[in-house]
Amino acid sequence: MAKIKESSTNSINRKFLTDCNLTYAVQLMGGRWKLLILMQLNTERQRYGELKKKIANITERMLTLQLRELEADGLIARRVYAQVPPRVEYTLTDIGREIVPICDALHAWGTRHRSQVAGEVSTLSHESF
Amino acid sequence: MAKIKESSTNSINRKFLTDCNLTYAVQLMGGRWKLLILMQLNTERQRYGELKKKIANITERMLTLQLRELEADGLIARRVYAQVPPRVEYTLTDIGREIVPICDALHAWGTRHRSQVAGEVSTLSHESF
DNA sequence: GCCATTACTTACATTTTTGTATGTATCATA
DNA sequence: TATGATACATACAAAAATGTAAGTAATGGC
Repeated sequence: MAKIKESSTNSINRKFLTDCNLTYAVQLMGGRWKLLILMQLNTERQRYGELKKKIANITERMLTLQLRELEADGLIARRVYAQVPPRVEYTLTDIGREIVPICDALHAWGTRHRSQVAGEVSTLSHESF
Repeated sequence: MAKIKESSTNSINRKFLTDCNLTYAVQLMGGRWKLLILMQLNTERQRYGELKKKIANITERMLTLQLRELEADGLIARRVYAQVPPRVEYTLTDIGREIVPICDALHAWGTRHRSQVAGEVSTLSHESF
Protein backbone atom coordinates (compact mmCIF):
# COMPACT_ATOMS: atom_id res chain seq x y z
CA MET A 1 0.00 0.00 0.00
CA ALA A 2 3.10 2.12 0.08
CA LYS A 3 6.61 1.58 -1.19
CA ILE A 4 7.54 -2.06 -1.44
CA LYS A 5 11.01 -3.43 -1.07
CA GLU A 6 11.26 -5.94 -3.88
CA SER A 7 14.28 -7.70 -2.47
CA SER A 8 12.76 -8.65 0.86
CA THR A 9 11.70 -12.18 1.67
CA ASN A 10 8.34 -10.71 2.50
CA SER A 11 7.93 -9.37 -1.01
CA ILE A 12 9.36 -12.49 -2.59
CA ASN A 13 6.81 -14.58 -0.73
CA ARG A 14 4.04 -12.30 -1.87
CA LYS A 15 5.08 -12.92 -5.45
CA PHE A 16 5.39 -16.62 -4.80
CA LEU A 17 1.82 -16.69 -3.51
CA THR A 18 0.70 -14.87 -6.63
CA ASP A 19 1.45 -18.07 -8.55
CA CYS A 20 -1.52 -19.77 -6.93
CA ASN A 21 -4.77 -18.45 -8.35
CA LEU A 22 -6.44 -18.79 -4.99
CA THR A 23 -3.98 -16.69 -3.02
CA TYR A 24 -3.76 -14.41 -6.02
CA ALA A 25 -7.48 -13.79 -5.76
CA VAL A 26 -7.22 -13.12 -2.05
CA GLN A 27 -4.48 -10.59 -2.67
CA LEU A 28 -6.79 -8.66 -4.99
CA MET A 29 -9.62 -8.38 -2.48
CA GLY A 30 -7.59 -8.49 0.70
CA GLY A 31 -7.29 -4.83 1.65
CA ARG A 32 -9.14 -3.91 4.79
CA TRP A 33 -11.86 -1.85 3.11
CA LYS A 34 -11.97 -3.36 -0.37
CA LEU A 35 -14.88 -5.72 0.01
CA LEU A 36 -17.00 -3.05 1.65
CA ILE A 37 -16.29 -0.79 -1.30
CA LEU A 38 -17.18 -3.53 -3.77
CA MET A 39 -20.40 -4.30 -1.93
CA GLN A 40 -21.35 -0.63 -1.98
CA LEU A 41 -20.71 -0.45 -5.70
CA ASN A 42 -22.69 -3.61 -6.28
CA THR A 43 -25.79 -1.76 -5.13
CA GLU A 44 -25.19 1.12 -7.51
CA ARG A 45 -22.45 3.29 -8.92
CA GLN A 46 -21.32 5.89 -6.46
CA ARG A 47 -19.31 9.01 -6.05
CA TYR A 48 -16.25 9.29 -3.90
CA GLY A 49 -18.07 11.33 -1.29
CA GLU A 50 -20.96 8.88 -1.14
CA LEU A 51 -18.62 5.98 -0.49
CA LYS A 52 -16.95 8.01 2.21
CA LYS A 53 -20.25 8.60 3.94
CA LYS A 54 -21.53 5.06 3.63
CA ILE A 55 -18.39 3.30 4.76
CA ALA A 56 -18.18 4.39 8.36
CA ASN A 57 -14.72 4.95 9.83
CA ILE A 58 -12.82 4.94 6.57
CA THR A 59 -10.45 7.86 6.08
CA GLU A 60 -10.03 9.73 2.82
CA ARG A 61 -6.52 8.42 2.46
CA MET A 62 -7.57 4.81 2.86
CA LEU A 63 -10.57 5.22 0.58
CA THR A 64 -8.38 6.70 -2.13
CA LEU A 65 -5.70 4.04 -1.75
CA GLN A 66 -8.12 1.15 -1.90
CA LEU A 67 -10.00 2.66 -4.84
CA ARG A 68 -6.72 3.11 -6.71
CA GLU A 69 -5.73 -0.51 -6.14
CA LEU A 70 -9.13 -1.85 -7.09
CA GLU A 71 -8.98 0.22 -10.25
CA ALA A 72 -5.44 -0.88 -11.08
CA ASP A 73 -6.53 -4.49 -10.61
CA GLY A 74 -9.48 -3.99 -12.91
CA LEU A 75 -12.20 -4.62 -10.34
CA ILE A 76 -13.72 -1.16 -10.54
CA ALA A 77 -13.86 1.62 -13.11
CA ARG A 78 -13.37 5.31 -12.42
CA ARG A 79 -15.20 7.96 -14.37
CA VAL A 80 -14.36 11.62 -14.06
CA TYR A 81 -16.80 14.32 -15.11
CA ALA A 82 -15.36 17.61 -16.27
CA GLN A 83 -17.00 19.72 -13.60
CA VAL A 84 -16.09 22.01 -10.76
CA PRO A 85 -16.31 20.99 -8.03
CA PRO A 86 -15.18 17.62 -9.36
CA ARG A 87 -17.49 14.67 -9.80
CA VAL A 88 -16.02 11.17 -9.88
CA GLU A 89 -18.08 8.03 -10.09
CA TYR A 90 -17.00 4.47 -9.44
CA THR A 91 -18.59 1.32 -10.83
CA LEU A 92 -17.87 -2.39 -10.78
CA THR A 93 -16.28 -3.92 -13.85
CA ASP A 94 -17.51 -7.25 -15.21
CA ILE A 95 -14.81 -9.22 -13.47
CA GLY A 96 -15.41 -7.17 -10.34
CA ARG A 97 -19.07 -8.06 -10.42
CA GLU A 98 -18.17 -11.73 -10.61
CA ILE A 99 -16.84 -11.83 -7.08
CA VAL A 100 -20.12 -10.62 -5.64
CA PRO A 101 -21.68 -14.10 -5.44
CA ILE A 102 -18.47 -15.34 -3.84
CA CYS A 103 -18.76 -12.58 -1.29
CA ASP A 104 -22.32 -13.64 -0.65
CA ALA A 105 -21.12 -17.18 0.03
CA LEU A 106 -18.39 -15.86 2.30
CA HIS A 107 -20.93 -13.74 4.12
CA ALA A 108 -23.14 -16.74 4.67
CA TRP A 109 -20.20 -18.78 5.87
CA GLY A 110 -19.18 -16.02 8.25
CA THR A 111 -22.69 -15.93 9.61
CA ARG A 112 -22.69 -19.68 10.21
CA HIS A 113 -19.25 -19.52 11.78
CA ARG A 114 -20.23 -16.74 14.12
CA SER A 115 -23.42 -18.38 15.25
CA GLN A 116 -21.54 -21.60 15.84
CA VAL A 117 -18.95 -19.84 17.96
CA ALA A 118 -21.72 -18.08 19.85
CA GLY A 119 -23.37 -21.44 20.39
CA GLU A 120 -20.18 -22.89 21.82
CA VAL A 121 -19.71 -19.92 24.10
CA SER A 122 -23.22 -20.14 25.48
CA THR A 123 -22.77 -23.86 25.94
CA LEU A 124 -19.58 -23.24 27.86
CA SER A 125 -21.07 -20.56 30.02
CA HIS A 126 -24.03 -22.84 30.59
CA GLU A 127 -21.83 -25.70 31.64
CA SER A 128 -19.81 -23.55 33.95
CA PHE A 129 -22.83 -22.99 36.20
CA MET B 1 -0.46 -12.10 14.96
CA ALA B 2 1.45 -10.62 17.82
CA LYS B 3 0.57 -8.18 20.57
CA ILE B 4 -2.26 -5.90 19.62
CA LYS B 5 -2.80 -2.45 20.99
CA GLU B 6 -6.51 -2.45 21.68
CA SER B 7 -6.76 1.31 21.95
CA SER B 8 -5.45 2.13 18.48
CA THR B 9 -7.72 3.26 15.70
CA ASN B 10 -6.28 0.43 13.70
CA SER B 11 -7.51 -2.11 16.21
CA ILE B 12 -10.82 -0.35 16.69
CA ASN B 13 -11.43 -0.49 12.96
CA ARG B 14 -10.59 -4.17 12.92
CA LYS B 15 -13.27 -4.76 15.52
CA PHE B 16 -15.67 -2.55 13.64
CA LEU B 17 -15.18 -4.65 10.54
CA THR B 18 -15.87 -7.76 12.57
CA ASP B 19 -19.49 -6.62 12.78
CA CYS B 20 -19.97 -7.41 9.11
CA ASN B 21 -20.09 -11.15 8.52
CA LEU B 22 -18.31 -10.74 5.21
CA THR B 23 -15.28 -8.89 6.52
CA TYR B 24 -15.42 -11.11 9.59
CA ALA B 25 -15.04 -14.14 7.32
CA VAL B 26 -12.14 -12.52 5.49
CA GLN B 27 -10.41 -11.85 8.78
CA LEU B 28 -10.55 -15.54 9.63
CA MET B 29 -8.95 -16.70 6.41
CA GLY B 30 -6.86 -13.62 5.68
CA GLY B 31 -3.44 -14.60 6.97
CA ARG B 32 -0.84 -14.99 4.26
CA TRP B 33 -0.53 -18.77 4.52
CA LYS B 34 -3.90 -19.77 5.90
CA LEU B 35 -5.66 -20.78 2.73
CA LEU B 36 -2.72 -22.86 1.59
CA ILE B 37 -2.83 -24.68 4.92
CA LEU B 38 -6.55 -25.25 4.62
CA MET B 39 -6.19 -26.57 1.08
CA GLN B 40 -3.46 -28.96 2.21
CA LEU B 41 -5.66 -30.23 4.99
CA ASN B 42 -8.58 -30.62 2.66
CA THR B 43 -6.65 -33.32 0.82
CA GLU B 44 -5.91 -35.22 4.00
CA ARG B 45 -4.96 -34.73 7.62
CA GLN B 46 -1.33 -33.88 8.00
CA ARG B 47 1.47 -33.54 10.47
CA TYR B 48 3.28 -30.32 11.21
CA GLY B 49 6.37 -31.45 9.36
CA GLU B 50 4.39 -32.53 6.32
CA LEU B 51 2.74 -29.13 6.06
CA LYS B 52 6.14 -27.52 6.37
CA LYS B 53 7.47 -29.55 3.47
CA LYS B 54 4.45 -29.10 1.24
CA ILE B 55 4.04 -25.36 1.70
CA ALA B 56 7.20 -24.05 0.09
CA ASN B 57 8.79 -20.96 1.60
CA ILE B 58 6.84 -20.97 4.87
CA THR B 59 8.93 -20.69 8.00
CA GLU B 60 8.33 -22.69 11.16
CA ARG B 61 7.33 -19.58 13.02
CA MET B 62 4.73 -18.58 10.44
CA LEU B 63 3.39 -22.11 10.15
CA THR B 64 2.96 -22.32 13.90
CA LEU B 65 1.33 -18.89 14.15
CA GLN B 66 -1.15 -19.53 11.38
CA LEU B 67 -1.98 -23.00 12.69
CA ARG B 68 -2.62 -21.52 16.14
CA GLU B 69 -4.95 -18.91 14.79
CA LEU B 70 -6.83 -21.34 12.59
CA GLU B 71 -7.24 -23.60 15.59
CA ALA B 72 -8.37 -20.76 17.86
CA ASP B 73 -10.92 -19.77 15.21
CA GLY B 74 -12.21 -23.32 14.99
CA LEU B 75 -11.24 -23.95 11.38
CA ILE B 76 -8.81 -26.76 12.11
CA ALA B 77 -8.33 -29.29 14.89
CA ARG B 78 -5.03 -30.23 16.49
CA ARG B 79 -4.35 -33.72 17.75
CA VAL B 80 -1.29 -34.56 19.77
CA TYR B 81 -0.04 -38.12 20.12
CA ALA B 82 1.87 -39.01 23.26
CA GLN B 83 5.06 -40.01 21.50
CA VAL B 84 8.68 -39.08 21.35
CA PRO B 85 9.59 -37.52 19.05
CA PRO B 86 6.25 -35.73 19.05
CA ARG B 87 3.55 -36.38 16.52
CA VAL B 88 0.92 -33.72 15.91
CA GLU B 89 -1.78 -34.00 13.29
CA TYR B 90 -4.02 -31.29 11.94
CA THR B 91 -7.42 -31.73 10.34
CA LEU B 92 -10.19 -29.51 9.06
CA THR B 93 -13.21 -29.00 11.27
CA ASP B 94 -16.72 -29.10 9.81
CA ILE B 95 -16.94 -25.33 9.53
CA GLY B 96 -13.42 -25.28 8.17
CA ARG B 97 -14.38 -27.73 5.47
CA GLU B 98 -17.26 -25.48 4.48
CA ILE B 99 -14.99 -22.81 3.07
CA VAL B 100 -13.37 -25.21 0.64
CA PRO B 101 -16.03 -24.75 -2.07
CA ILE B 102 -15.75 -21.00 -1.58
CA CYS B 103 -12.01 -21.30 -2.09
CA ASP B 104 -12.67 -23.26 -5.25
CA ALA B 105 -14.88 -20.44 -6.51
CA LEU B 106 -12.22 -17.89 -5.58
CA HIS B 107 -9.62 -19.97 -7.35
CA ALA B 108 -11.72 -20.06 -10.49
CA TRP B 109 -12.32 -16.34 -10.29
CA GLY B 110 -8.62 -15.70 -9.83
CA THR B 111 -7.92 -17.81 -12.89
CA ARG B 112 -10.42 -15.86 -14.97
CA HIS B 113 -9.06 -12.56 -13.69
CA ARG B 114 -5.49 -13.50 -14.49
CA SER B 115 -6.25 -14.70 -17.99
CA GLN B 116 -8.23 -11.54 -18.63
CA VAL B 117 -5.35 -9.38 -17.48
CA ALA B 118 -2.96 -11.41 -19.61
CA GLY B 119 -5.32 -10.95 -22.56
CA GLU B 120 -5.33 -7.19 -22.11
CA VAL B 121 -1.56 -7.12 -21.88
CA SER B 122 -1.09 -9.11 -25.07
CA THR B 123 -3.65 -6.90 -26.77
CA LEU B 124 -1.69 -3.85 -25.71
CA SER B 125 1.64 -5.24 -26.82
CA HIS B 126 0.02 -6.24 -30.08
CA GLU B 127 -1.37 -2.78 -30.66
CA SER B 128 1.92 -1.14 -29.87
CA PHE B 129 3.57 -2.64 -32.96
C1' DG C 1 -10.98 39.25 -3.89
C1' DC C 2 -12.86 35.54 -0.72
C1' DC C 3 -15.28 31.43 0.30
C1' DA C 4 -17.41 26.94 -0.38
C1' DT C 5 -17.36 22.48 -2.58
C1' DT C 6 -15.24 18.05 -4.12
C1' DA C 7 -11.84 14.75 -4.72
C1' DC C 8 -8.07 14.15 -3.85
C1' DT C 9 -2.28 14.45 -2.36
C1' DT C 10 1.61 14.50 0.74
C1' DA C 11 4.64 13.96 4.75
C1' DC C 12 4.81 11.68 8.71
C1' DA C 13 3.70 8.50 12.76
C1' DT C 14 1.86 4.29 14.53
C1' DT C 15 0.48 -0.40 14.50
C1' DT C 16 0.55 -4.88 12.73
C1' DT C 17 2.43 -8.58 10.08
C1' DT C 18 6.09 -11.20 8.54
C1' DG C 19 10.78 -13.00 8.72
C1' DT C 20 15.59 -14.42 11.13
C1' DA C 21 18.14 -16.82 14.24
C1' DT C 22 18.59 -19.56 17.96
C1' DG C 23 16.99 -22.40 21.77
C1' DT C 24 13.99 -26.14 24.16
C1' DA C 25 11.83 -30.69 25.64
C1' DT C 26 11.45 -35.60 25.29
C1' DC C 27 13.23 -40.30 24.96
C1' DA C 28 14.98 -44.20 22.23
C1' DT C 29 19.08 -45.61 20.30
C1' DA C 30 24.07 -45.76 19.25
C1' DT D 1 26.92 -39.98 27.47
C1' DA D 2 25.93 -38.04 23.09
C1' DT D 3 22.82 -37.80 19.11
C1' DG D 4 18.74 -37.49 16.33
C1' DA D 5 14.01 -36.64 15.44
C1' DT D 6 9.84 -33.63 15.93
C1' DA D 7 7.20 -29.75 17.04
C1' DC D 8 7.48 -26.16 18.65
C1' DA D 9 8.99 -21.18 21.59
C1' DT D 10 11.36 -16.79 22.03
C1' DA D 11 13.79 -12.39 21.27
C1' DC D 12 14.62 -9.49 17.89
C1' DA D 13 14.47 -7.05 13.27
C1' DA D 14 12.42 -5.65 9.03
C1' DA D 15 8.70 -4.62 6.15
C1' DA D 16 4.13 -3.45 5.14
C1' DA D 17 -0.45 -1.69 6.22
C1' DT D 18 -3.02 1.69 8.33
C1' DG D 19 -3.97 6.19 10.43
C1' DT D 20 -3.22 11.61 11.28
C1' DA D 21 -2.97 16.08 9.93
C1' DA D 22 -2.59 19.35 6.78
C1' DG D 23 -2.57 21.11 2.13
C1' DT D 24 -4.01 21.51 -3.13
C1' DA D 25 -6.69 22.72 -7.55
C1' DA D 26 -10.49 24.52 -10.00
C1' DT D 27 -14.38 27.59 -10.44
C1' DG D 28 -18.97 29.62 -9.58
C1' DG D 29 -21.31 32.66 -6.46
C1' DC D 30 -21.15 36.37 -2.91
